[in-house]
Amino acid sequence: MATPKNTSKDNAGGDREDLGRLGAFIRSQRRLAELSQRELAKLTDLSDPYVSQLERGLHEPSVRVLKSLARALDVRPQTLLSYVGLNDLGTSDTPAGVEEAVLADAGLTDTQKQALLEVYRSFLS
Amino acid sequence: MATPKNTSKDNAGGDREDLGRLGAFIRSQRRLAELSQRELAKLTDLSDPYVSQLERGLHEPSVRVLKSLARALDVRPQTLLSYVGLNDLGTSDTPAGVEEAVLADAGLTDTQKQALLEVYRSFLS
DNA sequence: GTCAATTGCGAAGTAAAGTTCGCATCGGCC
DNA sequence: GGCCGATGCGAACTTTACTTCGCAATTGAC
Repeated sequence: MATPKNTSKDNAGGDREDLGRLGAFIRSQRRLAELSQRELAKLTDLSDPYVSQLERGLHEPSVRVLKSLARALDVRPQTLLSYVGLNDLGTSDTPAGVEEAVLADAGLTDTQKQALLEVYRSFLS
Repeated sequence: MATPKNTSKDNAGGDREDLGRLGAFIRSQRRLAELSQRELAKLTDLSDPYVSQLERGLHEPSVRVLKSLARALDVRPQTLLSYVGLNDLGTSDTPAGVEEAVLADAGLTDTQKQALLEVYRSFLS
């Protein structure tokens, strides 16, 4: 930590202990699917030593990797994300179903989504 | 993009185009909050050149960074994740819909809601 | 027994995420 | 004019994610 700015604790960052739990979960799910590390690596387009390292909690995988793992292990991406600490965090009072609803709408093109959101945000300000 | 624009290709990996969208979103949200890059950097415990790079879509941020950004910009983490492509898989419980979300939004006046929905419906046709 | 194939992991490397420092430009203020 | 602080970004660096290669310990076939 290059910033000794801890005037308050504010542990918003990822916790190292979470990585261990994520790794344990990945390992158990892999075994449940009767896969070897190499097989899972091939499914997820990763290297097998990296799968090994992930299972032992040595790294915090990127969202790209998490997504790929979720698909291969047949769990929801949210489940993996929760281990990295992204499903709590109350988000104060932004009710904002609008943002997500717009983004999730399959009937809109990306440009249209962007335009809609821009209007929406301008209203909020 | 979080949209099922998937014609044929398996879009499991990260898409570089998404990064541009994410960056644009971060930038617009930051400006909406009347923050400079340096201020946002301080809020998120990041460096300001990195914020700059993110806004221009040069990097795919880690979940730790996404989480921190979501908190500082007062948006839901899911919203940012959707830009990186992590909400269109699994999760069949897609949220209610744009119409309901707009109507339920407490930050909008009735006239604004009406205007938004008009734009939305025009896009659909 | 030995051989081949498979499993999990350590070590050293490459690529990408993230930082520190500094430059150039845009205001305001005198 | 010149000076100041603030803003956004480029370049070089450190740190971390991720790969390539290889080794030791199984397992099973012969």
